[in-house]
Amino acid sequence: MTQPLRKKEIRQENERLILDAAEKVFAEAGFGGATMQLIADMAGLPKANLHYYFPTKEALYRQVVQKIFQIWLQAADVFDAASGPAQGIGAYIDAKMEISRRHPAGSKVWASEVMHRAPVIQDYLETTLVDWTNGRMKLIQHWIDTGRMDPVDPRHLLYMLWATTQHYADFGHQIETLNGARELSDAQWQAAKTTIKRIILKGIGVAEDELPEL
Amino acid sequence: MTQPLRKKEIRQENERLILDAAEKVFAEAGFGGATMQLIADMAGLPKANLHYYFPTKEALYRQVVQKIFQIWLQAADVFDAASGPAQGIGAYIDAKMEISRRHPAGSKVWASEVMHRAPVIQDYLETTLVDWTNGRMKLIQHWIDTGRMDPVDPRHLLYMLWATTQHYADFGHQIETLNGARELSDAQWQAAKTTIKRIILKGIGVAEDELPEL
DNA sequence: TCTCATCTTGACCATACGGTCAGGAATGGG
DNA sequence: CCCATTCCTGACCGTATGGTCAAGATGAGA
Repeated sequence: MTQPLRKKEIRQENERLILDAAEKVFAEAGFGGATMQLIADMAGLPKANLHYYFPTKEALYRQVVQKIFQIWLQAADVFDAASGPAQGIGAYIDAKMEISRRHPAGSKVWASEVMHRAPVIQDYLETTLVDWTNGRMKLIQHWIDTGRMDPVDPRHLLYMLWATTQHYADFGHQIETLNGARELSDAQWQAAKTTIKRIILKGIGVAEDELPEL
Repeated sequence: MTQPLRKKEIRQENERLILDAAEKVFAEAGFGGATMQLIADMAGLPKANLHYYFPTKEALYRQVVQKIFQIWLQAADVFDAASGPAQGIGAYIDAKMEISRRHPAGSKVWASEVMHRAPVIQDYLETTLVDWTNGRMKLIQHWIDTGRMDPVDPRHLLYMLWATTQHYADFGHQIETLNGARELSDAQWQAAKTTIKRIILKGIGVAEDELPEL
């Protein structure tokens, strides 16, 4: 089928296969419901091979969660690069919606991990996430202090952004069921983004003339 | 310890004990991670006794999910009884936030069930939830048509309400971590509700003088 | 008190799962 | 070509889990 691979490429390729399969299986079955056999089948490798690359189920799971956390943090960049609340929050919503669309399994694994009291990434929550959140809260507070948006509680605004965007990944199955068992179309994703941005940006009182085109 | 119970009361009491324990364990460990032994221990009953009242783990899980679904639907009443978007959506947010606060475990079990493609309650999604959603969408559309709020997509507004309110239950652990490992106080819950209502009600353009006191 | 239905539970079973290992195959550097 | 390193995998093991069962305890009704 494919041409032979070099040793280093083999490792890279197999780890990718396994991580991708694991992400899907952990998302669909949860950590407890997932089995190494299922992940192996989905990756197209024998089970023993998984244990060659990842010593334990938990180690594999840990890697999956960390990978998602990185993607998740990366969406913050657009937030900081912005010149004001309209651009910053608008772009952040777009970025997080895109992640929900492209990495729904990852988002579910993250949600599941947090719901189960974060047994694996609690330290990340306490350090990286706390720092990230504090930084963003300060930025929002600055926008408020300079009169560019209403004085809303920055913390709860952030939670609202997370909740609303991640909902489209974590509850994707419910959304598809309510959509007649069909995936959202491009237009429907666009409508979702537009509606969310319109409501939140107007809701926090950004000036009309600052609104980006929706 | 307690006075002897009548036979019928015994059944009622034990089923309640088991369901309460199961809700917590399923929420914290997921369906696959939960064990009948753990539920039995938390309920203070021998494992075999669980199988006397609930034939299988899945049957027990099903009852837990159905119980939550009922509570969840019940919050819709305040929606319908309202005279307009400000009252209706405001009261709905309050009701759903109260559920997130009082039944966080239930909310997590629901979220987990949906994330795993609703193996147990798919029929409810397709019937009851579809009907409920369509009804509420019509009501919102009516408010739009009569000029009482902005023309936003009712479907995505509903998703936004679900996402934002349930986030405080499903991601409660993350929120507590970001709150210095402490539960939200009464005042903080109040701030959350107020912030959410203020942003969404303003965001959908309800008239200032229609806003309920926050 | 006697009898029946309900409730209780320790002991047990079959299965499935995470993980191990030994031995073989493939690759690469010299 | 040699051999050291990496990769591969079928067979196997111990344990934990969902579920069963038979025998006994407890309450209800007559």
